[in-house]
Amino acid sequence: MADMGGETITVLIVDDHAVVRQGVRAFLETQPGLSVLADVGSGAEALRLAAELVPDVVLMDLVMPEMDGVEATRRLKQVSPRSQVIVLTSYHQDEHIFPAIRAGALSYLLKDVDSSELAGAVRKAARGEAVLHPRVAARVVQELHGARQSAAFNPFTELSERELEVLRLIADGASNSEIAERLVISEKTVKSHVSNILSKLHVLDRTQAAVFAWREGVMRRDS
Amino acid sequence: MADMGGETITVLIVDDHAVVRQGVRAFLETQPGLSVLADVGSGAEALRLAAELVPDVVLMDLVMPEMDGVEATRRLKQVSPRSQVIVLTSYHQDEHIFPAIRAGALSYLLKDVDSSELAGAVRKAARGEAVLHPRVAARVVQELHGARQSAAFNPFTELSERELEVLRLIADGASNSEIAERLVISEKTVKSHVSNILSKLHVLDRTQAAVFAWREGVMRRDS
DNA sequence: GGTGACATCGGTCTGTGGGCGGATGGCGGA
DNA sequence: TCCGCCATCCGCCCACAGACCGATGTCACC
Repeated sequence: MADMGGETITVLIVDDHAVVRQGVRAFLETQPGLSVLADVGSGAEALRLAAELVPDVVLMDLVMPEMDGVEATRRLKQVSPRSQVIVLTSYHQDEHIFPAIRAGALSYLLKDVDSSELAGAVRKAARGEAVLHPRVAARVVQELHGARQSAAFNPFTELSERELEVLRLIADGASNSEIAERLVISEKTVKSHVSNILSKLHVLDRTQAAVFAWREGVMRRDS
Repeated sequence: MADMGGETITVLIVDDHAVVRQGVRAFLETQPGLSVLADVGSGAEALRLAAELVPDVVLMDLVMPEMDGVEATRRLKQVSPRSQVIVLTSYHQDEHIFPAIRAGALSYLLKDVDSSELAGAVRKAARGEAVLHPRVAARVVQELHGARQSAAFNPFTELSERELEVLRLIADGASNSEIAERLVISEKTVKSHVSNILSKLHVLDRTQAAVFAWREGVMRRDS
């Protein structure tokens, strides 16, 4: 919270490869104003330490055995909400980017960033500013593009009228067969719509889609 | 809305058995102040007519071919919210009662009610007052019993602490295996909890449970 | 000491959900 | 005109969800 000016920014490094941890750590320690509290090799350790040390910034790898970075990020934001998470990974596919952001990551860097950028991202993160790797930024913008007014931070992509209709029914607890009955279409078609909705919203199943609809205000308590 | 004093109460009868329809109709027509607009044999017809005629009260059978009464009630309340639905059926099992009430039925009568009670229930319904058959009322009270403060019209039964914990995770979009991981218990145990939650909330699957949690305010948009 | 609610775990089974790979026709913009 | 989005439909397939059966230990309450 109070990292204005001269105060030290504390960092926690999470990566299952020791080489990466040590490399990043060695570099960050040369940076004035940055202090690496610890580097750990698993999400579980990260959670434990984050709860204890409450680092300003967490550098998080995504692909790790046992608990992946997305899950670790989600839970970390629960136990230590004020820690800012920077994803540092080599993947720039949608299936990594969007879940990570939705899990609460602030910034998303690819491992080919040069050192000064990394240090800059850490300092920015401590101030709550996000940094997206250009390639990632491109994807995010592309997703945002085509969305209508997008109050604040809406769905990432626009749903068609029909899809919205299906989403509302999902968010009302309807099964595929019920939706088919109500819309007077085949269940296969419903499944197609549902699949499209899931991928557009970047969620994994209908329950998450329903939650999304409620959280995002598509649904209201009085319907 | 404006059925004070002398105005006529309009009624729609929905039942797949012609005999029942005619019997009920014949009786209601002897009642002063009541006017039967129509009697229909299917949910689909009921929806069409209700949208057109906007009856004050709809007498709804539950068990019907094609669209059952619960589904018909749900959709009827969408197309004609001011119509009050009285369920008139011969079943008093939970699996009929609770879905019907949740679908928007106001009153729930068993077919052994005597005529004067039926007429009374119709008049009460027109004023927005509910009537539950004694046997049904007993079940509902029994369900409500043990519930804590139950602001307004809460869950029908109290969930245990652990179940609430699981419900929150469901309402966050978590799968059984994720829940198991997070709570550090086996997936079998999670399934047990989920099953108990579903039956206590009288819903059919996890998505409906999630919707319930959001609708009922267990979940908030900022978690 | 019994009784019941709760949390934990197990097995088996079935239906549904959802992915993947197609196909069609309509319709509007380049 | 051709292309791409949308809505509709089809089949195959497998993992998950949830029902139903069971069990254990703990704990509070009477």
